[in-house]
Amino acid sequence: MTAETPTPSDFIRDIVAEDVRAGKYEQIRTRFPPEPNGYLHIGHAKSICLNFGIAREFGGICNIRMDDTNPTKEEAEYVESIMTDVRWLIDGWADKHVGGAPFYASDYFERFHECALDLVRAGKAYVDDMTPEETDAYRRQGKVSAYRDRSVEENLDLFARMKGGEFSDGARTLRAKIDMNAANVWMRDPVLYRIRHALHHRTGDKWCIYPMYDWAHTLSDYIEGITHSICTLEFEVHRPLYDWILDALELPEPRPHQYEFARLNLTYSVISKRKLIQLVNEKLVNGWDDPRMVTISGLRRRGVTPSALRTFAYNIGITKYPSMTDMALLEHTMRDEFNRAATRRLVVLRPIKVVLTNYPEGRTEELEAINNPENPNSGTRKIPFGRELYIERDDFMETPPPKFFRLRPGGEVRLKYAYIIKCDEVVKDVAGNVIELRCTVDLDSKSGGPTAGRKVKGTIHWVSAAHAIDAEVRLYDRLFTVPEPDAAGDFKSFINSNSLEVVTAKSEPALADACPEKRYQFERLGYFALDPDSRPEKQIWNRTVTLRDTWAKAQKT
RNA sequence: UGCCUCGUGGUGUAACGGUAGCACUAGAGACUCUGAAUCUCUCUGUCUAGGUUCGAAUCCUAGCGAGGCAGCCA
Repeated sequence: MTAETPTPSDFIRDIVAEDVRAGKYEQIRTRFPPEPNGYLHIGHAKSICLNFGIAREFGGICNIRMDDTNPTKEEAEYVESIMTDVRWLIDGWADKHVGGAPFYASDYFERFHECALDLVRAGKAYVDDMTPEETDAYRRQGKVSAYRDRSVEENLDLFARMKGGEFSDGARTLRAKIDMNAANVWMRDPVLYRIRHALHHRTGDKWCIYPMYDWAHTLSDYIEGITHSICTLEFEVHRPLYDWILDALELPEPRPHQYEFARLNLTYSVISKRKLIQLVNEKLVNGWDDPRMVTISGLRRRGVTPSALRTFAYNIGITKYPSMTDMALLEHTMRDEFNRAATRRLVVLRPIKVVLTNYPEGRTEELEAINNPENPNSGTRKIPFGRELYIERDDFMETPPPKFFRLRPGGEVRLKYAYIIKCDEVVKDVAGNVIELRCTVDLDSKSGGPTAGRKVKGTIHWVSAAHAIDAEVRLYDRLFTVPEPDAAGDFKSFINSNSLEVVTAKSEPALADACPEKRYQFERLGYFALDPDSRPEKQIWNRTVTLRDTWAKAQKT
């Protein structure tokens, strides 16, 4: 579970490497700047792995910074969840490269304000009295505001009164004086400050003017000595403004530079805070950490490991092409890691009883089973065997299709680590449901024994009825029924109503001392992890991912 | 509509003017006391048209297509 990925290579790392080679900066410094207005998702994980990965690979540091410049949307609750998720993802990997306690854009409000005053004094910003609607319309038309040419003194006075709380929300703004005819609309005198009489989660009521993203973000990067400010594609058109701000304030080198990469898209899921929050608020899932969610907390609860997520981030790469990654790649990444690391156990999800008619009543055997065939050091364990067993309902068919290797009337199958059995009789209830199979066991076929050589085509898992432990198992499937739920129409109409199935399973006794840190393979079924709500007296398991199942796949077609 | 960016198999990526490679997926087979894993093999690709060059996925031009931006959100 700790196998690390090789060093990635992509166009951003190429730039960083070149800057390092050229000695452009003393130390590489990146940052991860979430807005605390929601939970982190797998797209953020991509960004975290990029920014912390670069810090790690180039001997630099990466700052965690809450981009908290909009008090009406942000909450302290989110800060906490963000920190939990980031630490979980980077601990033991890049935690040595964290630039200290989390930073907050709001800690720089004073400095942002001073810079704004500098800008006004330099004649590069002005207070505008237009309404939001007017500002909008003028910007579209490239029309100059009537307030654009106010004197520095008047601007200083009005800006001070904005800060002093004299005006209502939206009454005035501070705007950069750039170029109302610029082809890039973000250069058409963008708003730097707006009035918001709102309580901020950290600064309280100290401020009633709040900086806009471009102003705050650029200056935060500069203040923190960020060298490479890496963001997603939608900020590409903001880059000229980013550079303009640094120029306009005549800030000395070294300056940060912005680079953009494509955000992650994943099939059968939605990755946007807006949509994730809808799923939570409309109770279409059970909270932010619902294991079907692609939030980091959801993935964690489902049983995905930080290293698997990092490997996934490595596998998808970094480009500027807005691609659609196949969920199958995430699943493959998990299977690949868990196959090597997971402890094997026998668990029957949907039990059907088997009685071995020729096996002595009251007799119990201890059979030896391998804990992990991929890892010889993991040793063996004992599994109890008796006259009454449970097998998987799917492993018996009364009238099976061709090439069905499991149990059928009159047919034989091997019980893993035990004996070959033959199905003699099918017992049904009045409704015609199969409730019990009466079988005979070939006592010469005991696994590991001298006469175990006889081959049958199928091997199935089982547990001893007398020793089985009941456990709740939550079986998850993809949350959406279509590969691109937000391609057309309402994504919520594509929710998979069968994305969660809860069963009471029968598990072998050795699973009783399972621990939450470990991953388990329930043989022939999938990889499972203990849910945080699990208790020793009643285990709750989450299926992280199924095993590949070519048989099931073949049956569908 | 304007501006910006991006186009390599079904998907995700590599090739930095010199043999289009890797991974996932799909299919076929071998092996198998997990229909898993492992191991073979196979299918499928440089958006189009010009140009530069001994040689172009790569450089240039045009076209086509896709995405992003046009909040007092980030």
